[in-house]
Amino acid sequence: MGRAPCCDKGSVKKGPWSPEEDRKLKDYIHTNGTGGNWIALPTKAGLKRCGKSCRLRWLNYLRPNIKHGDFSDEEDRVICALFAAIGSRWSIIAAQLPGRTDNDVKNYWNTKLKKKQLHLLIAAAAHGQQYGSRPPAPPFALEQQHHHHTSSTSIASLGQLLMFGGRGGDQQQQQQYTSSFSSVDISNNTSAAAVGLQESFMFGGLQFQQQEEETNNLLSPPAASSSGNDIMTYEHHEMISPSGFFFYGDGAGAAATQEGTRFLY
DNA sequence: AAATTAACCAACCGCCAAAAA
DNA sequence: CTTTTTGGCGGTTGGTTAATT
Repeated sequence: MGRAPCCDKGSVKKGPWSPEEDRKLKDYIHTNGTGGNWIALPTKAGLKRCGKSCRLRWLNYLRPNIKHGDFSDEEDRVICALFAAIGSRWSIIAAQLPGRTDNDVKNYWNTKLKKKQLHLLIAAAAHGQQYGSRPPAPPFALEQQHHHHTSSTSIASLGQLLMFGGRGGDQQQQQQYTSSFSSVDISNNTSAAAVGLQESFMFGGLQFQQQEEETNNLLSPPAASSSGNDIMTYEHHEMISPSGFFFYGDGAGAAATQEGTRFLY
C-alpha cells in the first residue's frame, strides 16, 4: 500500500491552467504569500487544484522575472558544462541561470541542446578535429565499467556522455560517473581537500577557481550540508571566464586515468 | 489539401528527504 | 523514537503546433 494522495484526485482539476485560474493564484500570492503551505493554498485561493499543481504553476510560470525561450550561447555553455559536471541536477543548474526554471532548462536540454551538441560533435569529428593532441575524454563508454580497456575516444562514448542522466539511472553507471568526477567532487562525504582539488581548474570549458567564502557560491549548498550525503564541496568554487565548450573546437580537452579518478583540463 | 511525423513544452507522477506530529 | 505530511526534484507523458511527405 502506497502513501495517501496529497489531495482528492476526483474533485481536483488537472490539465492546462486557464487565465482565470492564473489570475486567482497570482492575486492570492501577491496579497497573502504562499503561507508556507501549498496544500492549503488552493482552497484559500478559491482554486480547484492540487497544491502541488499550484506550486508548479507559480514557480515555473507565474512567478515574477521568469524568462522563457531564447537561451543565449552563454547559457548554453553553462548548461552543458554543469550537465557534464553534475548530471541532470536541473534545479542546481537552473539556479545558475537567473530567470530560468529547472523545468525550462530540462526541456531545453532534452529537446534542443542535447541534439545541438551531438551535431557539433559529429561535425568536429568529421573534420578530423578530434581533440588534437589532447588526451581522450573520460571513459564513459560502458566497456569501462566492465573493466575493459578503453583506448580511444569515440563518438559513441561521447554520445553516451550527452545522453547521460544523473540519479535514478542504472546504479552501476551512476557509480562510474561518480567516480569519474571525484576530482571535482561529486561523491558523497568527500571534501575538495580530500581529493586534492587544485586552486583553479577548468571544467567543461569553464574555469573553476577557489574563492573566498560566502561570495556567490556556484552551487550554494546550505551550510548544514557538510553533514549531509549529497554534493557538498562546490561552495568554494566560482565559474569564471567561459572559453568554449569541452566536447569540441578549441575548448579544453578532457583526461581521465584508467581508474577514472581524475578529470583535468 | 490531407495525412503523417517530429518537435516542443506545460504539467503530471512518483520518489525522496526533511519537517511536523 | 516512529509515523505522517509536505515540499522539492527529476523523469515522463500527452496535447498542441510545426514541418514534412
